[in-house]
Amino acid sequence: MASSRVTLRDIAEEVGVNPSTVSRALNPKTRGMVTGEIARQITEAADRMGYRPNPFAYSLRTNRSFTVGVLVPDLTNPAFAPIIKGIDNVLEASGYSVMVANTDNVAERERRNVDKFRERHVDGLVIATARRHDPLIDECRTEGTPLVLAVRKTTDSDISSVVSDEVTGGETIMSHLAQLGHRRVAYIAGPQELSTGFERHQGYVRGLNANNLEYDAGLVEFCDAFTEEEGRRAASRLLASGRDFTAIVAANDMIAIGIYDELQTKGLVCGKDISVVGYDDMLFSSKFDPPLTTMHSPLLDIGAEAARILLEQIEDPETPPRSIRMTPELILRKSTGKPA
Amino acid sequence: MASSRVTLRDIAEEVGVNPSTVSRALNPKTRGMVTGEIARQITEAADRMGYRPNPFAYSLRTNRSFTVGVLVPDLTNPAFAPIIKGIDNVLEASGYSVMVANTDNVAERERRNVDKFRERHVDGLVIATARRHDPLIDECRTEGTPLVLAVRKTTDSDISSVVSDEVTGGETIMSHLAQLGHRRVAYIAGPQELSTGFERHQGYVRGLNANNLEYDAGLVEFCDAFTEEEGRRAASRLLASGRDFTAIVAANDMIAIGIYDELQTKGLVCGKDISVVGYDDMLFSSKFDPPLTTMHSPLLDIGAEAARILLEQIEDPETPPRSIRMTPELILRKSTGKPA
DNA sequence: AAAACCTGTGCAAACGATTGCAGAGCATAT
DNA sequence: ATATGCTCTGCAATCGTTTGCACAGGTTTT
Repeated sequence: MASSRVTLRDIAEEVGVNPSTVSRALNPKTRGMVTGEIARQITEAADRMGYRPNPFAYSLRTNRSFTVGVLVPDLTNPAFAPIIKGIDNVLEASGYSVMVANTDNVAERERRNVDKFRERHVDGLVIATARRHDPLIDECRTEGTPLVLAVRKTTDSDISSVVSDEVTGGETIMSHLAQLGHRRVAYIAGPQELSTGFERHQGYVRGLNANNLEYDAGLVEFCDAFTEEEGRRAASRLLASGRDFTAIVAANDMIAIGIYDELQTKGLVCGKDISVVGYDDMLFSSKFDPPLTTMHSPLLDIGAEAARILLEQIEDPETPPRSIRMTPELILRKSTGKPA
Repeated sequence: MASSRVTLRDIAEEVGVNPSTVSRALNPKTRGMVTGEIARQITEAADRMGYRPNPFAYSLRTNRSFTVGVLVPDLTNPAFAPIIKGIDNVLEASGYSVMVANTDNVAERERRNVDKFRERHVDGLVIATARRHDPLIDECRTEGTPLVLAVRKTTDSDISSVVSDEVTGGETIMSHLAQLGHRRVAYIAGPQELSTGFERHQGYVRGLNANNLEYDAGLVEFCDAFTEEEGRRAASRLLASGRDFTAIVAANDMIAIGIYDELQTKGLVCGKDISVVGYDDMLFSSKFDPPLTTMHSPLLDIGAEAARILLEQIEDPETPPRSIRMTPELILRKSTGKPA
């Protein structure tokens, strides 16, 4: 508070030039317009006096905020935190600040936060809350703010996104299981309105075909959310159905945990009586009992890539949308084994 | 982009008054200055035209940004994510935006981000990276920006902070162990330059006294960081020392996980051969093998409380600093039992 | 030698709000 | 009737930048 900030005007007076000259000297893009010696004096005075540009004035004039907004369903969900970290890492290096908002999966909160971000004139948005059909995203798109989806995409292919290759991932899981000798493997799917839920399920189906296993509708249960509780309930329904199967693949690790819970209460031992595989390789999935075999999604990289695409888009708004599919990797642990 | 934003001037023209009148009518604090009917027309026009104040102009004039900066060592650490979430929850409700920065525990990155936040004129800071003696914090304090420490505090009592009651927590743990019959319990301490590390260790010592157990320097090992790897190494040293003990208490859950690792490689079974207790009750600590007995820190609430104090401080900078100590709660699980 | 062109600088107008001050209009007090 | 006060509105300055334009001085072209 004490130190009233130094402004362009102060420097101008110090050096004996007009503020506009100072502005030009300090801006790399316009620096060429001013005589070398004068520019030197100006930059020297600027450091000496501890000049820091006022971001509000800058933004007011230019409409650039060097700020980006990030929307996630849940900050504490270990499947999302790494994404933010990845984003923050690359954006910080480019001088941007990251604003986060937690939406708890409620559409109204998503909308409210997007509005807030827009009001604040963020330079771009990365959104990890997208549904496959998402009116909010459509709006953002037409609105013109640079935008990239992370980890989830919409059916509209004209929006940048970075995800992991869910269907191939799903197929690989099935091949692993088939190779172990499993013939009847159940699937607990995630919400189908999310691309992750939808495509992973697709991967399961393709994986069945690829391994000459037949599809049995009775072996798949759907969850309304990627949560432990939903996973537990779905597993319970599956077990209650009386159908036989030797493995369950979960649409993500949270659901897998729910399956663990249910197996345990039913006295089944996971990895022996029944194999379980997850998806994401989230934090601590190697610490569960038993350690979970799962598909590793490179979440940190996904965040970083998303940030890079966003930067491209911000630098040059004419850049066409770009989408990336990262390839996941199967991590073998103790929750899968030969069928009992 | 298409829709050029509507400004105060636009509304003024529409209604046929001066922009300053519009400003007054729209600001709750000054609304009383303008005739009811005119105010009504103005607000009506404002909604109709979809007026959104320009935050840059506002901030430039008033020096308020409705933005706060949050500094954490690691976004993906389950001990910090909930704090941010707590902060975000209350701040969002008050119209603030939250900027986060990940510092990975490197001092230079902390400083850089604090500088960035200051340049951006955040209205306040919540810092979860503070060391007990922290020059950076001292600076912030004299600087005058409202500031509250979360989860860690400095020795300077004149700064607002919200933490959990670490020493009482430590004592409670010891009583639990003593009650089970443990007489020789080892301690793996966190970094002593962090208040959490320091005070939890203090709690251990007091807990020994309170239960008539004697302090044995050979039974305590120190970690340089609250990490799994450090925990494992400390446990390894402890085991190698040849001393006997029936329980180990860890300065936090991450360290406890490291202890788990080491016990396992040594073929010891946790909860039977040796008891282990953690601290924080971070996400999934109930899913480990065995489920971890640990002290629950109300992290979400800590974040929320920190945000509330910060708001107080922002509203009225004269508000004296306020510190809160939340009380933690022991969660009994399977990693503790009667001594072997 | 006049015309044409650079190059570097200053002037002043934005950007969109807030706010001290002045003054218009009207009511009340003297 | 004049003075005094109060309530409401407008004027204009301000916050700290960026940037189009004008222009001075010098260099090159014809």
